[in-house]
Amino acid sequence: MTSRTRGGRETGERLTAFYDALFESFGPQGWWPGRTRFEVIVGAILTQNTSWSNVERAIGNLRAGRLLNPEKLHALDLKELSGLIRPAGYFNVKAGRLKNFLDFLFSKYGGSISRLFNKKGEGTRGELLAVVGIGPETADSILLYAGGRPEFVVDAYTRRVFSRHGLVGPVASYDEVKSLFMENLEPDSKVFNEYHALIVRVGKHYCKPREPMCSRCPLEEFLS
DNA sequence: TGCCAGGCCGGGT
DNA sequence: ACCCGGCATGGC
Repeated sequence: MTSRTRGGRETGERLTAFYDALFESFGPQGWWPGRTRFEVIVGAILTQNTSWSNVERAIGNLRAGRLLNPEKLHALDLKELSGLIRPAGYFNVKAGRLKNFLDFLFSKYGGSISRLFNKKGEGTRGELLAVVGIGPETADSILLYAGGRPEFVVDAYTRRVFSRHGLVGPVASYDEVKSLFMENLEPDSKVFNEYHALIVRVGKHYCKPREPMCSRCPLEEFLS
């Protein structure tokens, strides 16, 4: 198999070694936990600054109402939508954000997720970012996990884990952190998928906000 | 009990 | 170009 690294050899090999150690410890994570691409997109918006267990309840409400498709959700009353997604928190804000995405999907792609992702080129990310309520992490999550595009997803865990290992600064911007991966790994959506999920996994269990360093963490051997 | 969770927006400096 | 308050539920 070909190397997963590119660009600067040092950094690329280090990132690959991290990935291998994490995969060795935890195995494949099976992300994203959604039955359809549309459900993945809904989940990506609902999980903003929110634990996944809360999102599952909200998704469950939508599924119980057979509303987990673009047509039904687009037609749904805003107040009813916010009531159904209440368990996900920020429900008024997120109901509006879901509506914003659906308005965009119907006005530009006739409500078709396939058409959204079939259009090739770089334009899709910019279009998603233009939707009010979709920022860089949500856009990249949608592109990677719903669209299969090789966009590396950066989140709070990514920052914490990799700044503790000195690979990024503690206050680096989203695009700076993303570049670390995009410029040093081959663009492989399968690897990006697992890598992000593994970062979340190790971050949850071994890299907590207050505790200065991880102990018994699979990445402990890489600390200097 | 307080802190954290798979962020983002809008207004202010 | 940053900085900050607001948004809100559920788990530990």
